[in-house]
Amino acid sequence: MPDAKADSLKITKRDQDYSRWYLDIVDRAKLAEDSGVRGCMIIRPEGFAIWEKMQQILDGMFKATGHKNAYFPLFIPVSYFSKEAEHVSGFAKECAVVTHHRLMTSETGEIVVDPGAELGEPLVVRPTSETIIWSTYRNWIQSYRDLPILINQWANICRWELRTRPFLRTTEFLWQEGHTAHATVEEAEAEARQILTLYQNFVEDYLAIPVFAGRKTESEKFPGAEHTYTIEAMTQDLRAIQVGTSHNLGTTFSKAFDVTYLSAQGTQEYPQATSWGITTRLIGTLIMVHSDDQGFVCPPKIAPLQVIGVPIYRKEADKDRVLARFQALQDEFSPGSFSFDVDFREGVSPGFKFNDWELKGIPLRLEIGPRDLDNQTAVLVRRDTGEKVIVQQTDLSAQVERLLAEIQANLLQTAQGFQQRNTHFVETYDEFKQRIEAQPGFYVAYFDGTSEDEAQIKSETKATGRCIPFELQDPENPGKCFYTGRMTPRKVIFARAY
RNA sequence: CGGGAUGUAGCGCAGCUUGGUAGCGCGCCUGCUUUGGGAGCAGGAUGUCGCAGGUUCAAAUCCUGUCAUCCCGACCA
Repeated sequence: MPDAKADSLKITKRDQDYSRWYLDIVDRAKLAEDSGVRGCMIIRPEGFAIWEKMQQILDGMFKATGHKNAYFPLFIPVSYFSKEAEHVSGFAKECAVVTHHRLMTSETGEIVVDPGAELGEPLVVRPTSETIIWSTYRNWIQSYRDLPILINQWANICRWELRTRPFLRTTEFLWQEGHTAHATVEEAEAEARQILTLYQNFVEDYLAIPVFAGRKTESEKFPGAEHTYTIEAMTQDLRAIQVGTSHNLGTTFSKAFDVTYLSAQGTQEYPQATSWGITTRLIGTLIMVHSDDQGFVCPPKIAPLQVIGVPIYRKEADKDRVLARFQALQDEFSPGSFSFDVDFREGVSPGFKFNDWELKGIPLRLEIGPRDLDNQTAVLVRRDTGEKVIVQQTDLSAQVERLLAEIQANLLQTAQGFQQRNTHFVETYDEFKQRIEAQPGFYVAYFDGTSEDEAQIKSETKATGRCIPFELQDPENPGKCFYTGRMTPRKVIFARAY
């Protein structure tokens, strides 16, 4: 039935159209036709469950490293932005601004904005919270004893981007943003690096997405930061995507908001700042890294549902005993070990259910039919490889756990292999231009050029410097910059990016 | 915001050139038969043809405007 397949299968890596890269876990938000709101997304329960699981794990990691959650206002007075020149110029072009606080009924009976209810000062819907948080830290920080401040907030963000893509760049998105204040440069730097490592561990261990961790080049730095650190992943269409970021902000914001503390030596000092974030873009990255032609493949550790049971029966008598076995299994599996649900739907064939759950990415399928009951066996089917494993029912729980761990490991390994195969070293700019055109991917090169050089490279190749990866740096062995020809120890990954 | 394309049933699309009562597939509802890899047959319901103007006896179809979506840029997590 090729037609049925093409209709229900909303994701395949063969499709050129980007919009095919998301599952039926989102809806395009259809707001008022002439509202001019673009790039909004409704996340369905299936998709949101993944985000909730990410939140739960990350939040545990933040708490374990001494961070606490707080919440700051959505609306930021526009004057706060103007206090830091670089920061405001970085975000000015993508801000939603609230100017009124009341509606009224016009003479023609339409609901319109009440012109008499104009705000004294326009409010910016936060594109990021550095400004409002540092205006608050001014009151929180007096003494070195008040430091460090280690705050995280789970929030929504609005950035009026010129171009949106489902999950990867939506006008509104969910994220967490950490904002810390420290007494010393060293402490702030350690914090920024610690969080980057935390992100890398989370993304690799739980999402099975390999990343390059490193520093951003000057032109890709966060507006207002001293250094920006990043983790960069590779999607199956060979583009780079930044999935996590951590900034050492230095004293940019403490100076802009006039935050000082009294040191132990009795001097007034500016605290050092960091900020860091991870967003719902991770859901899109997960899809674009792990999907195959059957649909989504969810790594077990992040899957809201890990095992789906599909009862197999033909005759009424078989049905009763098969269903009874599945009901018993729901009690037998210990609650903490793995999540398990049974597809008891009637009127749809097992084959339909197989495809349905594969599309949703459930890591492991458990089938039991009359034959299995007679033999005391069960069939486990892996989502990643499609392999069918027949196991004894007495051994079921242990085998499920074993296979879930194997799937998790295999997904990371597969993605690592893919990333390695598509990461190349180039010596000259001509070689780079020719190769990235023929075969996109990550290209590592010695590079010591300026922001202007990077801009020129981008306009010629569409590729940008993604990061200066820690793991590839080797100061003992400098090489010739592929662009300027000067000797440099610095290696940079160039790629086309989302 | 510049270039290109597209808006018709829940989803995917045809119809537009050459104006004349709104179509197909999937899904949905009912019934029977099916069910270890996307079931079959029979019957049924579902539409301001994106929106607003205009031309016309008559507009999904022609014209103008507008909004949104997708692709390619610039911007960005």
